[in-house]
Amino acid sequence: MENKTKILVIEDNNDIRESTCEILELAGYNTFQAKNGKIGVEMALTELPDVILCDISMPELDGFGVLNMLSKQPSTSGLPFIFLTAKTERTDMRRGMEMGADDYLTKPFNENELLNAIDCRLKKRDQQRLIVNDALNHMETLFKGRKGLEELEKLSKERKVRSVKRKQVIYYEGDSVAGIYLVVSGSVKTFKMTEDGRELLTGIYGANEYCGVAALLSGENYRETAEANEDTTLCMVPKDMIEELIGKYPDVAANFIKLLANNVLDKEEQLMQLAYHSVRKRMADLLLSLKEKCGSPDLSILNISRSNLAGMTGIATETVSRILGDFKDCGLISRIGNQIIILNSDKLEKIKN
Amino acid sequence: MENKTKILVIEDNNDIRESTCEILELAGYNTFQAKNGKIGVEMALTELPDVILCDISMPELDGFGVLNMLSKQPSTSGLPFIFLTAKTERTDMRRGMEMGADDYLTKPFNENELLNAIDCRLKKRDQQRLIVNDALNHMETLFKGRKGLEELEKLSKERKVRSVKRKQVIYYEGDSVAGIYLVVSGSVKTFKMTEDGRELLTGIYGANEYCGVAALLSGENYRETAEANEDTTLCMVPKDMIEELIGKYPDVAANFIKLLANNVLDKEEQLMQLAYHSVRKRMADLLLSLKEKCGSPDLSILNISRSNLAGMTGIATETVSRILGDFKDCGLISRIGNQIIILNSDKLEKIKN
DNA sequence: CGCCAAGTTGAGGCGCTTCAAGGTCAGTGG
DNA sequence: CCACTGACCTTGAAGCGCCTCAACTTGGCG
Repeated sequence: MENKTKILVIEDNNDIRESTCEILELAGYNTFQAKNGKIGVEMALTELPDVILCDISMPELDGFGVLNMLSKQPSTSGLPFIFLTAKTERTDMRRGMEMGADDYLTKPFNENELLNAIDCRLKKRDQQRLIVNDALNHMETLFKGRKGLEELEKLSKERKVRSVKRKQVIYYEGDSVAGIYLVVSGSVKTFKMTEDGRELLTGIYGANEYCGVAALLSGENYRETAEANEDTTLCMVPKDMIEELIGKYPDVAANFIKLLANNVLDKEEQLMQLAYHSVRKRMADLLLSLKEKCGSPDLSILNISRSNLAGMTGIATETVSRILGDFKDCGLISRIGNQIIILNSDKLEKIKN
Repeated sequence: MENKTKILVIEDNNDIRESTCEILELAGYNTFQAKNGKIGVEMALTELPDVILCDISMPELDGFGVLNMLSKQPSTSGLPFIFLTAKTERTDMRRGMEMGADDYLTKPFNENELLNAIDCRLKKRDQQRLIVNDALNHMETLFKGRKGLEELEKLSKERKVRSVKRKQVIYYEGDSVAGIYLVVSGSVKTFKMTEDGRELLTGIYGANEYCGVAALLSGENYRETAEANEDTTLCMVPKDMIEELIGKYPDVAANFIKLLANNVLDKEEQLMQLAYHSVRKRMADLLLSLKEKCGSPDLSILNISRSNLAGMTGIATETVSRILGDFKDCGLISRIGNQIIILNSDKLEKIKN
């Protein structure tokens, strides 16, 4: 009975709300009713339903407001959210979806439409949970075999999962550090900015990588900005937990030490390249290391913007273009659209300075 | 009786050896005799005397050979070493001193000369021991209050102290890591080399700083070369000990973590500067951070070579010269010999890019 | 003094950035 | 459907910051 799927219906019209709930109860769901936005938000926070259905035009707090408030709370930000509305206008629909709603039902809807939409959302959520679990499993590499560690389970339960859209900022330079972010899907870039607005990428983090580690462990505030490279889901591991784990388990600490030490060595290598290698050589090395990192061994296709390439190497974007053009002429790479395919790694490696 | 000062006399001439020892015994020292170089080395290693007197011209192994072999052993490398010889030629004297001998007595010597020389060496050694102890005390910052930790005492007893001359290499890029080096006095620079021989300084370590930390903790081989900037004494902390301490004490691990994390952030800052700041600005920032690091707050005199400045910023030495000239013309710094005096920190900070 | 290493100064030129203009592609609206 | 817009990439031309090479000066040291 407790683990029946819970659905919260927020709707000011009594008839619609009650009839909707009736359908859902008959279908085997456990329903909660809220007759305005304010109550809806409260119930969402206390009940943590599995799906939320919400009208747009309501007194007190409208649907957009509800979505906005729930997005801000970590515990509710990941919940499947479906708008219900009479307005068929596309602008509203757009606005709703852009704010992070998952679906949109226009009243009047029939029973099937409703149940299908809910079923679809639940499936998606389960799928995402699988991915998150997968990511959490990967965390055990860092926390070395502490499977089922209570802290991790707590994390998993608390669902400190956050989705961010492309270009959205995760944290700004100067912000205080709340924890490290595990990238569940998508990718994140971190960069520093000069006064005149040019940016140097300090890292790109793909699935199952952590960002913000050095800042957290240094005890300082962030000295870089993190931004989603594409639509991305993140899982936040709070600072307290990391510190507790490090204090408790020396081997966890040892993992972090190794991670950081290697990081230092890498940065030093980069420093030397920046100082003394020509732009051509830096570009070649970057392509190779990107291939190493995220490409399949034989066919290596890189999908990365020119400005990111520029930011990683400290080169002007125009120069990146020119050099890639050069490389293409030499038969080292080829391009499909904006993707780069590395054809001849050996020659790339041997590019003179 | 056991803690009488021990003196080893290595000398092939029986008369001289015995008479010398007699004088020393009368003066209250405990003496050991070796009638050739080979025996001398063995006795030095087993007895670990407080001072060694050694003839130069001997059968089997001459005095230079003895000094050379003892210098290679960590346990004996720091022992006060006095040459005894009939040869008054200066070339021999030079050669002996260059190899690291501490003094030189020409036969025949009288009682006073001998006792004074020994007394002087013992005093110097005690002085150095004080400095080393001071340095070891500083290590407790890293090992957070573990005063008198048995490992540290072991270290102190084993006297893994090594003196290196200016320009001498401490370890090469690619060497496997034996431990970290605590700089007791003098200074050490670490750098990476490009194929064409240009070097980028990755660090300068003064008294009471550690070098080689990141390499040790990463578990890899050195990726940089360390060289003495001037005549320097080092204390080596073996890898095993560090690992043991990290494994045993979480707070020690936490110290290393913080050290490394800050290191990463610093390198990232440097990367941004290299990528986007003009040479003038990089130079200005470097001067300021050097002042911060090792200068007194008000009067700040920096004593550093042009080529080191060049290596730290990735600039050509000629350009360093020109820029310092510029700064001088602008009244930002002044120069006495090769020393640099910072006159106007505020203006230096505000140098445009 | 005479040597060598380190620092300075000058002239020339290359490698890269910058500015500017045009091209391409996906998304959007009429 | 096509034109429009904006983000991104490409290409060209111009300029200059910094490196390189080479000659000279300075300073430390036997």
